[in-house]
Formats: sequence, structure tokens, C-alpha cells
Amino acid sequence: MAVPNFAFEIAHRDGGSMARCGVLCTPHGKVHTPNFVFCGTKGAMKSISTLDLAATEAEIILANTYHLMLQPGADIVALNGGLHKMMRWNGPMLTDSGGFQIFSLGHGGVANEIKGRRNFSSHCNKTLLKITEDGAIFRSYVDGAKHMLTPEMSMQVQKKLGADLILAFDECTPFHVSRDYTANSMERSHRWELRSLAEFGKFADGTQALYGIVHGGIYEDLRRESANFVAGNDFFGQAIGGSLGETREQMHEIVAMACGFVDRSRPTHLLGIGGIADIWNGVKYGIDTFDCVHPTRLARHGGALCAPFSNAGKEFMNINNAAFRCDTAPIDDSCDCYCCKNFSRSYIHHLFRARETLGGQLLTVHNARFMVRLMATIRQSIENGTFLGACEAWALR
RNA sequence: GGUGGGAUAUCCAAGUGGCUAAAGGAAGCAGACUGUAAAUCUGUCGAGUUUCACUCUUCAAGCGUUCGAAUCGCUUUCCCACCA
Repeated sequence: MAVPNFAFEIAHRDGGSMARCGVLCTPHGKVHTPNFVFCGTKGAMKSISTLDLAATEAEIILANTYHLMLQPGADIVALNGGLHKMMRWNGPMLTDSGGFQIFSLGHGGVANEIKGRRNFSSHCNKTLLKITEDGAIFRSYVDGAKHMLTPEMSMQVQKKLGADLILAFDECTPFHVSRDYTANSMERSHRWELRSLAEFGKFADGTQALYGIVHGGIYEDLRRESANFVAGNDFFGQAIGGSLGETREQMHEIVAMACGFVDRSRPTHLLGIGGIADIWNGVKYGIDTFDCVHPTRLARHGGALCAPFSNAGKEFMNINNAAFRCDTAPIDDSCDCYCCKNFSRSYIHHLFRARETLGGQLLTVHNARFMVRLMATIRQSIENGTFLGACEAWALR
């Protein structure tokens, strides 16, 4: 587990919960934990440049193996000197293994199944052709061409992409499947993770560290088994993945349950979660890093993140609402971001109504800065020993 | 002055005898968004009520034909085109 150039140091532990804060060291710098990983799936942050994102003091971003292997291809990224250089992001970076996309796009919009949503009319068609012991055969979302991705290939692609933290290749099981399917899928993911580890070992040169992924869906015994499996193998860190249930409340319970089983000495990531209350809940049970498209997607859709206690319990305001037409206040007068320092709600409301893309860009800046400040607030509360009180104030819904 | 064409809900625009409170857009109002095929998607969108149902008033205005009209006829008003 000791990986050259990488370290995870826990500096403070909360007395009343499993929350902790510390530092995750990578060859491209430090990540102060708990922290949030911003999503730049296709090698680009949507609606914001890496320069502007860096200005929010975001510390780490993520890109995706699945998207980049299909377009422009790992070799083109390598030709550009790797993801860091290509994107002009000199900080820590993570890549997802591609497992999630293959399976979420695969069943025709099962991202929604994984999240427990049944009735989702999407434009997605089935692109997952077959799962074999070797890997997954699927159609490219770009041009329909047939592709295969195996644990070995995912590792090789992620090597070329060059992120600091990389994820083992796994199968992401949907929510609405049987317990047997979840158990079998988990076991296959474990075999794939072992192969990921073996392949990773062939070229490990201290520039990258590998995370294992804890599966098991909503089943306690499976989560325990999966956490033990990951803990028993030489992964630098671990991520909690797979189905987290049907509702937000259930997700909180499963995160709490799964966190109880993991190796607490390793950095622990919660995949795909990023609501304000969800983050407080995750931290409470020992999660160190989160990633989610929520803050940036919400911004493009007109949602400006705000503290629930100052917004009638809601985690964001919809700037499209008529109430903001004449509201000359900034989104958040306590926020120091470029958006809040310079523009009114009324103006941003207008930008969205007029379909000016600047609106989404400004809210992306705000939401990114909001998340950065939120994580800093969380870390500070852990250091001060005020975590549970702060959690109570922030996560009440 | 003459001859054609047209007037449909906030706007644009289908519909030319019953299945029409009236297709589609747009605007408006709201909701969703959580390992990004999302700067996207969904609902609502004449009025009213006891709102998963019922009632009322609509297709420029009036009169008429018909069991029944936004749809057919006549008159009026206003627009547009061409001819004088």
C-alpha cells in the first residue's frame, strides 16, 4: 500500500463521529481532505476553464477513461503529454475506470437504475452488448462502433492518460436487480479488481496510485465482504461504488453501513455523490473525497448552490424563477467568487432567460467556489471539534 | 374605387360540419438534476370550482343554415396583395 510519492495522513479525528481531516499527497500536489473532486469527464470542465477553476481553489479534478478512450483516444492524450498537460491542470487528478459508463449507458439509461429512478425517458439506447469474464463488450456512444474494455485495458488507458489517482475496473450494478445478480456481479468486480491490480503492478512507477472499489449494493453482508476484499489487497485507496439504494435516505444509510467495514487507514472516496447534505453525511462516516457532476451540471441548469439554513432548507436556488427578475443582490453576499463579487441575481436571471451561455459559466464559478468553501468549512469544523454541530446546521433537510 | 386573400387562445400557427377547450412552436409558470451521450429533461399553460373530476365562456362582431359550426351562408369592422 505504500506507494512512492503518495501518502495519506490523517491530522485530526472528530471525537463524536468517524469524520477525519488530513492530507492526501500526490505527485501533483496535496489534496486537503475531506475534499471534492470536480468532474471534467471528457478532458474538459464544462462551462469553466481550468484557469478559472483553479482560481476557486479547487484542488483536484477528474476525467473519464470511457469517454477519452473513444474520443480522442488515449494515444492522442498521450501525444499531448497526458491529461495534466493537455488540460493545463497542474494539480492532482483522478480518472474513473470506465466501468460506470459502460454499465450505466449500457442498459439504456441504467444510470437512473443505479440511482433507483425507474421512469426516465432518455435518448439512451442500449450500448452494452455483453459482459464476459474477460471484460465488457459495448458500442461506442460516439459512433456505435463495437469496443471491448477489460481490466488490463482500462489500466493501460489510464496509464496513458496519466492521472495521479486511478480506479480499478469494475461492473456497476443497477439497483433493480436481484440479490444474486448483485452478489455475482460483486464477485466478478473483485476478480476484475485483482486483474487491475496485477496489470497496474507491471508498470507502476510511482506516478500513479490505484483505488479498489467496494461493491455489494444495498446488502450489508455483501458490502462487508467487498470491503474486506479491498482491504485485503494492495490498493492505495478505496472507493465506495455500485448501487447506493433507491432514495437519498437509503443512500445515507448504505454509505454509513459500508463505511463501517472499510480499512480506515486508507483514503476513502465516495463515487458520484455531491449534494450538500450527502457530503456532510459521508464525512460523518469517514469519507475523505467525493466526486459528482451535480455542482457543475446544476449551474448550467440555473441552480446556484447556497446554504440550506439561509434558503428555507433548499440546497440551491433556481435563478430562472421569476422571483429573481428584479433581485439586485448577489447570489450569495457572503461569497467571494467572481460571480458573487460582480453580478446580481437579476442579471444572471436575465442571462438564463436570454439563453446567454455566460449565465451557466458564472453559476459554475459560484458553485465550484461554494463547494471549495463548503469543504473548507467541514475541515475546519473537524479541526475545531465542532463537526457534529455544524453537520446539524448544514445537513438538516 | 375594383378584385382577390385573411382575421384561431399572451404571440406565431394547424384545423375547413360532430372524436375540438381546439395540433405544433414560442413566451410564461414551476419541478427534476448525485462515479456527465444533460448549457438538459419533465410537468403546466382559456376561466372557475369541492382540481386525477365537473361547470362555464371561446376561434374578429352580428345574424342565419343544421340535431350539431372555429369550420357553411349573409352583413359589418379591420388587415394584406394586386389593379385603377
